[in-house]
Amino acid sequence: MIAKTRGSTSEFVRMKLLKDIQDGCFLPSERLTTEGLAKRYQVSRTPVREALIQLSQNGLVDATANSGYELHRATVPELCEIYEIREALEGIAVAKLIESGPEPGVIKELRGYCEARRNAANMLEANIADRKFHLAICHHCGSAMIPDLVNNYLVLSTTFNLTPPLLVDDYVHDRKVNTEHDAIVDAIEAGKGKLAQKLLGAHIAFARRELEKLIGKKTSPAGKKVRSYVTQ
Amino acid sequence: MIAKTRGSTSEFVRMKLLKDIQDGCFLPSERLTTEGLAKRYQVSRTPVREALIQLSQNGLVDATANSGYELHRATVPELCEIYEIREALEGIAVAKLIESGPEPGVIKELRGYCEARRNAANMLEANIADRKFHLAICHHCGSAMIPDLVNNYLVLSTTFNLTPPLLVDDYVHDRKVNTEHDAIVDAIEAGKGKLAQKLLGAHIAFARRELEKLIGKKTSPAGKKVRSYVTQ
DNA sequence: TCTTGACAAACTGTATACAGTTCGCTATAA
DNA sequence: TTATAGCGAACTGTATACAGTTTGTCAAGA
Repeated sequence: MIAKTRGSTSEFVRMKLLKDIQDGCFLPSERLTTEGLAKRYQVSRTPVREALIQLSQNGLVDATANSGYELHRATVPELCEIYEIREALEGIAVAKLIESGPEPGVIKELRGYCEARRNAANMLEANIADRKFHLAICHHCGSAMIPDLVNNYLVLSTTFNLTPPLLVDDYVHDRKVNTEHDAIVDAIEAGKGKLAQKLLGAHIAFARRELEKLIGKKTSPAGKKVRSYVTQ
Repeated sequence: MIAKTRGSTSEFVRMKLLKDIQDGCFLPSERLTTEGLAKRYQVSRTPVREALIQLSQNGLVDATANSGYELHRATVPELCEIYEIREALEGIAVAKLIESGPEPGVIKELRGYCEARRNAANMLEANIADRKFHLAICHHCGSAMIPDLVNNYLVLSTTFNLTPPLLVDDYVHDRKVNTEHDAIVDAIEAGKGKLAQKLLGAHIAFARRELEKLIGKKTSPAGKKVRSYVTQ
């Protein structure tokens, strides 16, 4: 293997794969063969397999016995569930953050992400700032488990390709998001736990309801797998 | 390998390992070598490694690079976090369960677990019934993700050995648990979503507060790892 | 007595070989 | 033209060999 300086090969492959997935090198539902990835990263199949097993444990890769692995494509019902769970987890996080009396640096960091999102040149940049905002709240709340969980959900979400109908009203949605982020930071700074929790909850719930509208249903019926909602 | 009829060897090892861990075949913090487990299950090291990687992804096994694996021992702060997250997730679950209009069979199943817990001959049996009760609510709520998450937290919790001080007031605690379970099922049957959510939340929060009392602190300080609270 | 360094055993991590399965293709028959 | 059986390529899953790392032990020196 080439240029492996840090950590194990298995770890190296997992990181590379994660990065490549987020960079859009693979299409959702694309087949990921151990041999192909081994060649791609110049390693043997063993660490590739281990990386795939880890990612499939996180739901990012779908594994079929004796058949292979493919990049997961998040479905609308799945995304709704993710929003539902995030609403609860990030609610806990923001409450804990305020309870612990956040350092000024944290507020500053959050304001920075708000600013970055406002100044984003495109949706990609906006999304990055958005993710950093939500993750920062989790990272500073004092919980060891919540950041990992939420981060995983955010990565999972990226495997759902935004469809044109959603992008249409992005601009309106966009400004709303920025305002809401600002209000959340204000509440955190003021130490208003309940308010922050309510605002953050509503903020995430809004995104979920937009999605639910899209498929014309009130609750996510989980279990039913839908391969694709959009024609490529 | 011997008597492998269903699934892959890797899956077989994972299941066996999980069962053996729950059956107390290994002590928390006990070293789990790939070679030892390979001999134990009559397989090669490869599937053992894969199983260990999966379990370490779930937090049930601690992995150290180039050093090895050991059975995780849940700490009090960790357990507090788990209760906190379970409170939120199971809250969602019970709300969804009621919203979906649960079938009579579900109520019957839950009552069965209440009864089983009441009639349990010892704490082990009581705990099994308890777990089944909480998991059933998750399994029937229509979510695909929540049951897996909660189940994982329940397994993780078992790696914390109950200490004598906790067991002392088991009897009192025990009857309280039974009563609370009954009340939760009543609320579900009556379709009172908010009430059920409140009762279930309080039920889990009580256990968390008991733990917090034990270490004389209000919030879980996450991050700090404590190896053992009890002398063996 | 305590520290330090070298050695050796034990084990992890990776590569590779091989066995077993899946799946698509093609040829044959209805 | 369509259905089906059989074949073969491609890939997964497992075992094993080997390289690399860690860790404990023991002896030498301060």
